[in-house]
Amino acid sequence: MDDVSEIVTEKPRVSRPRVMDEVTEAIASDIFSGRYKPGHSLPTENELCTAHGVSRTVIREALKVLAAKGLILTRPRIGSVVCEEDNWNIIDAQVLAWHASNALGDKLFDAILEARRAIEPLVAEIAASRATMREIADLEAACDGMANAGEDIVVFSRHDIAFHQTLYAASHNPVFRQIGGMIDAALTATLRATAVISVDHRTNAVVVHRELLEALRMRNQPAAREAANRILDLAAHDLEIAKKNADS
Amino acid sequence: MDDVSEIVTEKPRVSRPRVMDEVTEAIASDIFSGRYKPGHSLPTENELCTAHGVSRTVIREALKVLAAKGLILTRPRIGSVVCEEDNWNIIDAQVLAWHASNALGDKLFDAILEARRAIEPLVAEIAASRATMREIADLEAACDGMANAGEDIVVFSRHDIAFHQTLYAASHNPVFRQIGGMIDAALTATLRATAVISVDHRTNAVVVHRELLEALRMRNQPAAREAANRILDLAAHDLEIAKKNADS
DNA sequence: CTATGATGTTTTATCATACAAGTCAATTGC
DNA sequence: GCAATTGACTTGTATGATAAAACATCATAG
Repeated sequence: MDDVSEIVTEKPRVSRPRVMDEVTEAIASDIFSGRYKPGHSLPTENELCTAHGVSRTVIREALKVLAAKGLILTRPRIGSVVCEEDNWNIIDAQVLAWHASNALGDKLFDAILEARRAIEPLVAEIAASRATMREIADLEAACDGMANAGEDIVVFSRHDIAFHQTLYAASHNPVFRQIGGMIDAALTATLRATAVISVDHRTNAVVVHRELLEALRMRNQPAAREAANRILDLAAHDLEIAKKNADS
Repeated sequence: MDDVSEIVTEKPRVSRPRVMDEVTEAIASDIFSGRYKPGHSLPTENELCTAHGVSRTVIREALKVLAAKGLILTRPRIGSVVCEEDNWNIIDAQVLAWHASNALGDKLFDAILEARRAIEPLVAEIAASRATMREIADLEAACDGMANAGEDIVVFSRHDIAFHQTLYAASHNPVFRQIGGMIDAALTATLRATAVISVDHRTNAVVVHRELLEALRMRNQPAAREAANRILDLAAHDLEIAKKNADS
């Protein structure tokens, strides 16, 4: 029969990280950290090669990605200059993740929260008239997941994020959906920083999420808007906690 | 006094278009046109090389850009598969321009208009409390430019777009500013399709834009919101005209 | 001395080739 | 029949070379 002793070849679900992606993130990190400031030039491609110990092929493809996301602008003989922050593609989950991991995102998170205050109630209102049964079921599953997460903050966050993702998708508007994707990335970063949220706070969160869910189910647009506003009140509170934690 | 020339070409040089950019747009166009559908694979890199008559370096960098914008996903041995439309980075001026040039954007423009209806009044409200003197002056210049454009629809559009760009920037929120950039790209495409707008319609547009400008100057937030809504009513009308023109 | 234009230099843009690594499909051995 | 091995194909990375772009320099004419 079979001897299990040698069956250890786990399928590498995730293959070895691509060199090019690591280099891209490294250079992006150097930009967000302020090592390379807007208006200034990056080192030449050859210098970046030796600095990161990779071939020029990798460096060039990494720079192309950064250029595609509006972080740099490269021209012959000039090199790659860092763009002004206004041109950065911050509504991009990857860019936001890079940005957030460099922990200079306080102002950015405030801006995102302000944008959410403007957009999310309207998204909820629209979703109340367009959400499919399937989407409502997904939202309910997310609420249940939040309620049953217990002490596991990671599970709680995952369902919280899934809730918002589904909510934005339920607007059936690709623009809102994409903005929702960015919100997700921001929430992920925020909640990672938050780490600890009091239990009663989380139960409150579940309550208001369920209120929004019920409003969608009843196709009650004003109620959906109100519930979204209450969720944002809690989110603002979370952000304050995250900031205080980051300070200490 | 550096207004030396009457012609203000933003492009510093007319350097020969980069091969890689052309290939990127060509492949993107093939995706938007439906030649390569979501879920299906692109040809192999070598096939793309011969198809476009360029080296594999160019193809690879083009694919990296498309991947960075969420259009494709490439894996070893598998090749590049077109992502679902949900993953496309439509809040990206370049992507939107590619998309619009393929003229299958009716639904997309509707979605963008809906998003504007949700966002723009709030942006105007926020801008009313934060706009700097400089920004207000820029808005006034844009209004003047619209009023003095006469029959030149191109000049009119440019100032119209500049107005909205400045408005979103005046919110001093990077998220709104970026959304504004996408709105600009959408407006550019819409107005290009519109081609002809009646004169009295344009004078109406100038009037409502000036109303918004005055509201910002007076720091009157409710008035700014109202004026933004009126601008959007006109924009909706423009979009209808553009659609009818496209049909015929 | 200044303006102009030729020339040079540095850096990116593109090409060509080679090899390594990942992944699916067929094949083989039991 | 089934699992492991092998093979073939495609992308990932490396290397070197040439072309083209844009700034720097300097010589020269006025």
